[in-house]
Amino acid sequence: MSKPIAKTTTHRVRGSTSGRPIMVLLDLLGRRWSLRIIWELRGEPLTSRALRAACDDASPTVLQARLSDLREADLVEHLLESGYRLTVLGRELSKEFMPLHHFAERWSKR
Amino acid sequence: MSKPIAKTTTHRVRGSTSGRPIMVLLDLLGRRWSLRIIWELRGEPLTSRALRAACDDASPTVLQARLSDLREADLVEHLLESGYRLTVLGRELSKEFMPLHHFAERWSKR
DNA sequence: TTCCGTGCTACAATAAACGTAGCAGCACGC
DNA sequence: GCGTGCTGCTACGTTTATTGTAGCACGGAA
Repeated sequence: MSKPIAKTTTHRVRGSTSGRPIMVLLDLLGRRWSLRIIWELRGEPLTSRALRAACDDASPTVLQARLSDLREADLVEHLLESGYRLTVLGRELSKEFMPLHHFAERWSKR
Repeated sequence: MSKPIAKTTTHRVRGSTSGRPIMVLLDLLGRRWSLRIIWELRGEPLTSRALRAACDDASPTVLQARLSDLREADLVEHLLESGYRLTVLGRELSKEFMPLHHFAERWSKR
């Protein structure tokens, strides 16, 4: 959000002038609550308020902003009936993150 | 940072009142440039300036702060001879992230 | 109608990140 | 000695992101 600023066809690119997918992704996931939201949505869909509760009562402002980012990135979608959930793509990403849980346990015992 | 604020024995915990390792980890990795730094250090060690260049000339202020966080978390270490590199633990974490690269490619083609 | 729960927004305050500049330390060649 | 260039790192003023609290409009049920 500063710097030369680059764009791709579909995304503003903040932390990267290259627009390389991995950089765009790392930038998106590096925004606060992104990882946490994906983590909390790994199971059942959650309503915005349930998600907020799961996310330690984070401010609805950021949460909405992040949900908006993640929806734009096709990682999260909103269902009228049940709330927010991961898309197929989001679920794929979430699978990559599952081992993080085990790593975190090991890491905390360092 | 705000919120009730919790502490574990070794870490301030920002995004979590629980102190559960996964939450602490997600919080750490959710800070700007954390993921990118780990990504850029996946190969050879880099000097602080080389890392900064690799990270799109991010401000040295944040980079130092993040390096400090990551060093405190035993994910990154500093070598007098060659600069910064991932620790054994950091390298383990980095392995978890490698598939992200392939995911990012798929994701960008959505 | 009233009562909830939903998704979402306003707004002022605080904290994080940015960009630029520059420091001290150390090794080199001269 | 003296400059040159590299290292890690910091100061500081500005901009941006995030926070916390409050509250909106909408829809469904009672």
